[in-house]
Amino acid sequence: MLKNSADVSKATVDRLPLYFRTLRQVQSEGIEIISSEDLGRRIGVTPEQIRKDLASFGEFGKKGVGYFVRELIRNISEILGLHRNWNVAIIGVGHLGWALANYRSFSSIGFTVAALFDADPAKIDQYVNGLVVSAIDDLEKIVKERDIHIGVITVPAHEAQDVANRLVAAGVRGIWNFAPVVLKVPEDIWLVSEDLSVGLSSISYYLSRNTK
Amino acid sequence: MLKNSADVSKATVDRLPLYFRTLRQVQSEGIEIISSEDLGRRIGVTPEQIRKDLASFGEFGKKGVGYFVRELIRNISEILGLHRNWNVAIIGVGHLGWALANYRSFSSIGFTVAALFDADPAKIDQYVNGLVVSAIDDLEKIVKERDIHIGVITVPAHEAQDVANRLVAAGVRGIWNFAPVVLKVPEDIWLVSEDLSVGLSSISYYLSRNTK
DNA sequence: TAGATTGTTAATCGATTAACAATC
DNA sequence: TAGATTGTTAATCGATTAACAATC
Repeated sequence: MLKNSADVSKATVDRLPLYFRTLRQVQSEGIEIISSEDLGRRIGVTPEQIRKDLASFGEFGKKGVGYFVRELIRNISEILGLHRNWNVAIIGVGHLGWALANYRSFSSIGFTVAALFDADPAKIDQYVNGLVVSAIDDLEKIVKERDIHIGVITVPAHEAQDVANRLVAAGVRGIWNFAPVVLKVPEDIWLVSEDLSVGLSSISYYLSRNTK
Repeated sequence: MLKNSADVSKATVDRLPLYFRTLRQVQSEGIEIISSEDLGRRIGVTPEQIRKDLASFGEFGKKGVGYFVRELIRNISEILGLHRNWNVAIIGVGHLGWALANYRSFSSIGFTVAALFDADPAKIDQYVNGLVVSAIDDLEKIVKERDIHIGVITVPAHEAQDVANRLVAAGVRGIWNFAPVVLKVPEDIWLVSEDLSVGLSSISYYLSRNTK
């Protein structure tokens, strides 16, 4: 039985996918039980951090023993909602959208790319990774038909807010935004923005100072 | 004169690229002066946060007036080290590496993609966005020849650590990692890992709970 | 049993928010 | 000058780390 998640910190939730991925690696090495100490060493996180994060959701370990890898994977998978299927649509089949449409790791954690959209007539009706590109004019219709839960925005910055509005109106509940712009969405829509310029700029910042 | 950066928090540094980008947008709208209040509204950050972040580096505003947009852009650009050129190499010209090689925003903030590497003979000597793909065997030689500062890792997970080791040995000082694996690098190398599964998994987490 | 390791409570650390004096 | 808005200090909030009792 999982605890309620009401008071779980965002930082904790963001570490779970890392635990999940690492545990699958551990499992593939044939390891069946692992301590927070060993898992922490692999990830570069303190064992206390791991124990505290996991304890937010329940008691998954065995005192004096450690965590059963298979069991912990199943539990984290359930916490993250990765045990079920999510249908995602990618809007904007440019370089990045195209790369994401071909991204293998999606399916391995339960995401199905179920629709692709673009405004460019040259791209519409083309196939990408076995899936046809639809006209963005059909967005509302297709999002409903294919029961899309999550929209991935990879259009240019100036089009992103409009696309977000349409996705919300069509019934999408989560948005993963790659356009370099701050989107405004209703309270009940979950928005995650990936800002690639942050990573690169922060490297530049630290290199400029020549010290970690 | 900029303050020393020794005690500036990572959270602050990570917000600077967002301020920078938004200020350029503001500038393109013809606005010359902006208050922390107005800037904060655009970004979705409190005005106090902005003032405190900027104050870590100096006094850039004018009391009772606000911030001169052009001046603030120049200052943030200098803080982030974006006033100079950085040469980056992309290792792994798969879907994602290819998309990044075509990413326009890089050059707009002072990054030059100066080398591409792949292990696949079919890709070597091909041109991507006007740049030839080199054999990964030549990595050390080319990194030195072209004065590469930053390596972008877009190879499969199981090859990433090896690539990181070679980049470090070749003299790269920063690494931007997209492979889903925790890399170990020396203390003096600045490493930023983009973990795409985190964003998507966290959406899944919150949608599963149906509440923000 | 003794050693190991979890889960949890308390202490510390760091980041955000609030308040306000300084000053344009 | 009066109103506006910064920069900074103090208060609050949240997250991490340390310590340790519980227990396998």
